[in-house]
Amino acid sequence: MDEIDDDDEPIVFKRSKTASKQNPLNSATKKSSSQMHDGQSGKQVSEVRSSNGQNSISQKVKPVQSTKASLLKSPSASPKVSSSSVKASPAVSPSASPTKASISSAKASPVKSPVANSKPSTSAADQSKHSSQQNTTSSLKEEKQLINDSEDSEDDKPLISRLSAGLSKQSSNHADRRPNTSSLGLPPVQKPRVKCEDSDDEIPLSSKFQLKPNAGPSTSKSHDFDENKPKAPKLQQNGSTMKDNRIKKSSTVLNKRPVGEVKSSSQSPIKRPKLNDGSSPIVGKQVSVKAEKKVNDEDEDNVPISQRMKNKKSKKVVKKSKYSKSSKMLPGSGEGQKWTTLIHNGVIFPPPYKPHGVKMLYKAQKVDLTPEQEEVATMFAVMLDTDYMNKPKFKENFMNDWRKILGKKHVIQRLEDCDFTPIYEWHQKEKEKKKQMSTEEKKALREEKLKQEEKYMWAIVDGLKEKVGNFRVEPPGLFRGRGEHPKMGKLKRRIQPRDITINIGKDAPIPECPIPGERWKEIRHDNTVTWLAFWNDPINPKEFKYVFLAASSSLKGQSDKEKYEKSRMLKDYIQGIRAAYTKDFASKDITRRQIAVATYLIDKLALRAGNEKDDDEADTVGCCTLKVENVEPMPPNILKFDFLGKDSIRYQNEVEVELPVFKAIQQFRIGKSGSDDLFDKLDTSKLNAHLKELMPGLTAKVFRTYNASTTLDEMLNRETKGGDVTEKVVVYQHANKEVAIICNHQRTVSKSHSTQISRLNEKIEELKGILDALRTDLARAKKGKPPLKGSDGKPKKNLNPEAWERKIAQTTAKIEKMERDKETKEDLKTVALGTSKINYLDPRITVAWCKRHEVPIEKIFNKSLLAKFAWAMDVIPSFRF
DNA sequence: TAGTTTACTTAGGATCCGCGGT
DNA sequence: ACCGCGGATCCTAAGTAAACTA
Repeated sequence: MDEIDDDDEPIVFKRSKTASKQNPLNSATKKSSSQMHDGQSGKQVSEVRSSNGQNSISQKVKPVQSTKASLLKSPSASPKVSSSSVKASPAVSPSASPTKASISSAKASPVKSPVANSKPSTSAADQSKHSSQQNTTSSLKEEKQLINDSEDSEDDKPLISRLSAGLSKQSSNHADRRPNTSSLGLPPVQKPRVKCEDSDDEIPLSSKFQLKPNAGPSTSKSHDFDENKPKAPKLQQNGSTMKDNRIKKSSTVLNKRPVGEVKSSSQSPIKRPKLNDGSSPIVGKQVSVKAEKKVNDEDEDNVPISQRMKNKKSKKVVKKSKYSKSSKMLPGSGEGQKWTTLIHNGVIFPPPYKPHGVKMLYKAQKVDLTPEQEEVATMFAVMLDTDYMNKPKFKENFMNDWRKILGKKHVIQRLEDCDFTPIYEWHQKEKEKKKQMSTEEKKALREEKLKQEEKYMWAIVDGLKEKVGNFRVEPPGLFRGRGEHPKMGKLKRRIQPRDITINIGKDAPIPECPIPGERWKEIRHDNTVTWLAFWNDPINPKEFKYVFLAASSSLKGQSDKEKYEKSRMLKDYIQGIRAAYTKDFASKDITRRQIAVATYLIDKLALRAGNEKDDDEADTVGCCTLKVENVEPMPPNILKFDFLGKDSIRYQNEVEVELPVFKAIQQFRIGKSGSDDLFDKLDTSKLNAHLKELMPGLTAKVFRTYNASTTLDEMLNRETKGGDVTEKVVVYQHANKEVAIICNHQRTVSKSHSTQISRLNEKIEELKGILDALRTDLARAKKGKPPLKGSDGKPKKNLNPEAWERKIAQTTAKIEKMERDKETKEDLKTVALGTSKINYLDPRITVAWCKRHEVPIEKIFNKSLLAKFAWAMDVIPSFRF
């Protein structure tokens, strides 16, 4: 077979060139290095990861040759990127190509990816790299025009139009929060952060794509929502019209580097337990997916709802059994039982505080502090360059707790008179020192730490070794609440063994308490829960902090799978549910009407349920807790949302809704003040209780998962056309982004964002200058004149017109690529793609799509996602959510 | 309440990339 | 052409806060 052998291959699902290799799902990875954003470089390939062939069940794919061939480059049409890239290689033959890196890595890593099947596709790497180039080009043309427009100006076109053309749903989101910086009065010291606030920032995510409906051509699609799918078309909101320059299709930016490298696999401490090795994760294999056929009952539309439901129900039942089977296969699980045997070593504590002796100043005088006092002062000093310094609440809470430790009569009385600078600087120096350590020293330290922690990293659950998630007890510090949290700045005291309750199998040895002279608070043997340990949260004593298994464990994987199965079940009920709530928009019963409208919003906008919150928590809302002031009706039928959701992320969106909904909202607002609950007859338990009547296990959050996964599945299937791997990855990212926008997953703009953009602009300008010169030279060459001297005064080689044309094409391509990269960067600066990938997108959609389109799964999932989604790797290629 | 899932930020390692030296 | 180097970027993985739900 392949020379290289599976180990190195990427897990591509592609069919291999050789028939022999079938596709194993997992094969090794490699990533192609290709696509970098900058188009120029071709990076070398990277590594590979091995896979074991064990599970390769999957289907084999049919050989596709065409693809491959094409992949290999297609220079002609496209200008190849920069010369530099060239070296990387287009020329390489596929087979040959495993780069050295890959090879070496391969051997290095014995570990195989969990999933793995091996499929060797040798060329994957090559392909990808080629592809990148190629796709660049190809994509270019498509986008090219767009780009031009956008150029730098902001585009006037609504994002929407750009992006989601097709989607009808839209939601938007966006937030603006951006924290940052400034240091409190204290000297900011070295790093002043830059905040970039450009204008764009302010645009809500949602707006980004929402616009589309209107924007453009729009209208045509307006009906979008009518039907059953509620997704709303969004109106635009542009609130800001700023410029966003985003490209419609994202460019390749994302994948720049190959993901899973070998190295990690082999060396990482984490790797899979040997126990399991070989066998695939438990969960995974068992059930394989049912292929789903989707039932559509579209016809039922005319049937009365009640009946429909019934039908569904029955259907569901059937299904359920199916599902259930899958879900609980774990050995031993019975009623609520989560495990049969559980062995672990407890938790590890942070090292005791080491006093540094650096004196802070109080009214310009050095102050002596006890180690305990100094520890807390240091916690604060270290945060001088954070935005918390601008929050009075933070400082007040800190001072209150610190004062308790200082004692009533301490010299230090007022925070305003404190100068923590010496400690801050000491800390910066320590950081610097650490950074300066040689790589070997760092490595030694790491290994040392690893050695100490190793025993805590694993647990043995029902005989299988599983990774533990958070086995390190949280160290003391100042509470960093998000948003305007009333408790920010409070001291989070050190947790002791006597605070910790351990949960472990009855026959397992009780972990010894790591701190001499201390003992655990309690030992339990509760197999109906999955936690290994917990302690009361020092900030909120009524709450707890738990130690669970890692996401890659089969326990978590199983529940993850169940979550997606439940969401898929919603597909069969959704029409009936929509019809039911639509009917209730006009119900005489106010509660019923509120439930209907709330359900509609959750369904259409993917809002969270919205539990009640206490006064000692940040003031954020979800659907059930929306206030009158958060939803403004704008006739004729637009609702303008503006509120702080989870993590105090702002949600802003203007959505066109069905008239009855609009009217109902107006009516719910009557007689209330802005801060009153919009849905006064509702709370999450009532809502969920109602939902549960519609479908077993249905809760508000299921709609989010459903919406997200459905969107991904539809977009992937609608928008994946031919093209090389890189282009396909772009399609994926585009879909991923759409989901992130729907779910309002945001991130703060990085401090260096604006700098990076301007740097890109400079490069682009530079290239444009070169381009002009090339054009001049071309014109001269055509007339038989020699080229002008370069700006540096050196004469250039006399080339024939064709050669100049080629150079022009190359440069143009480079410019276009950079423009696209810039757009994408701008476009994604406030959008977080990761959250939806980790929590909302059924991995089987991704895996099946990768198999169908021969995209190496590593292009989409990094190492930890591969581990987390091990249960989904053997899905059949035809799987549809 | 207790238990579990979802979320964003950050630390730090991995890469990229230009540059001078060999 | 190859290597080492340092700064800029990219990305993963850790950390833990903040939701949701049984």
